[in-house]
Amino acid sequence: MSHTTGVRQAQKQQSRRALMDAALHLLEHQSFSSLGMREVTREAGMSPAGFYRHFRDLADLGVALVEEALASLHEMVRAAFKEQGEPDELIDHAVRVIADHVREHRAHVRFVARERFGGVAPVREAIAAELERFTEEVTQALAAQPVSAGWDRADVRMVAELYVDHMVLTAAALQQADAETERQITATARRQLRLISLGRRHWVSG
Amino acid sequence: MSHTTGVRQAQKQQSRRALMDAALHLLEHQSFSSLGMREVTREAGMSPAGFYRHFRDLADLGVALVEEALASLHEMVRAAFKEQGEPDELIDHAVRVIADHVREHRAHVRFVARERFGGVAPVREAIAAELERFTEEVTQALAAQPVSAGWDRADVRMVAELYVDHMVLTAAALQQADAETERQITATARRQLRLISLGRRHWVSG
DNA sequence: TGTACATCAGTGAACGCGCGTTCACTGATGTAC
DNA sequence: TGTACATCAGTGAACGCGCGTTCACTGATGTAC
Repeated sequence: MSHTTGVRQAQKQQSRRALMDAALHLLEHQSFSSLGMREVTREAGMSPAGFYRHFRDLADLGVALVEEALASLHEMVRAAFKEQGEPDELIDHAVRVIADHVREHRAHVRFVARERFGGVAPVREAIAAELERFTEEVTQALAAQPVSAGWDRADVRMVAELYVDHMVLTAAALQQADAETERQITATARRQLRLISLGRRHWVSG
Repeated sequence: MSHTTGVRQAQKQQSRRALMDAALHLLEHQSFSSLGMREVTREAGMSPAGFYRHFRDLADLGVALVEEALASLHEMVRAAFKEQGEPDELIDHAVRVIADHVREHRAHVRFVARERFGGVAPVREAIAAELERFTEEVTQALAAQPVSAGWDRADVRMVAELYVDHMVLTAAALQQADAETERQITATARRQLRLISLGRRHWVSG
């Protein structure tokens, strides 16, 4: 390991990270469209001009943030669905996964919640595209469950959308909650998922 | 009617409207936190300094927009719930009311959807407070329905939250949809509401 | 009805400031021999 | 291993520009008599 090449590349990568982290940190108290690039470079401890070595403009950085944030959310969705067992256990597990995820990736969750319908088109569209990919994945996971036997694909997809929307909204609510509010939100989310689960069991598809 | 007093007051009111309309129009393509007050006065055909005759700052105007937007949403929620009849008819009616509302108040709906988790605290909090009032109202409407007989209040409230969130999310999706997408969204929304309705009928409260 | 004064919505000019972007540069890292 | 040149991430100064806010003002509307 004496022949250390790629030092320059590693340093560049580190600066890029610093810019993205600076933006995430600033986005705690403002939305993406009001972010300034001098503001971001200042927070990252870099000169304004340096920004252009990493991103064409702020929207470009925003899209990079979306990809990162939704990769971690993706992981969460997989974790929430992978368990097997009784419906109520699955639900408890899924809600716990969501709450843990929000605690560990608060900035990412806030960013996605805030910009999903936000004012910057490239960012909004990147989020929509990623959520669409999720919904397809959840649709396939649901289709494989016994309760979906004999269902129209459109009906399975409809349930998947309900679940994904519910997850994102629950995560968005948790993101700005204190400990006591978190308890209330997760308790409500569990009951809502049980009600939806009941609806699935009595649904007649077609 | 020859003695027309209050002309000055009426003109001031008109200017205030012009500022709010200008802001709503600009918010079609950006989010509130990136709005400038010179931008708003320019759009309204007023000099920058004139703004201060009507609002302390932009956040103040934002809160006024929230009150206006949610007053009309409030009206929508009432209309969506006032019908009586078979569940499926109720659902078809409610979805039609939402779609009509979005068509007639697109700018208001977009504003609420965008700023619900947006970056301007006073606006976000004003929206949260209004949605909380809705949810209480819907809770009472649901509690009065036969299907809720014997339910815990917390369970009724949980369903109310599910409905309000679903409504707002459906409205948000419709707000940025073309005619064909609108058809798909309303079709999906109807099915989702039927599934939730099924869940309610089989719920055992307590 | 007419007159003289008060109010106040909206103006236009001025201010200091931070913005995004460009440019020639510096110096550490990488490469060829 | 050592040397000479190439690359390129990050710098610092400069630019023109639009921002939010202030101020003394103008003139239409309102009020008192």
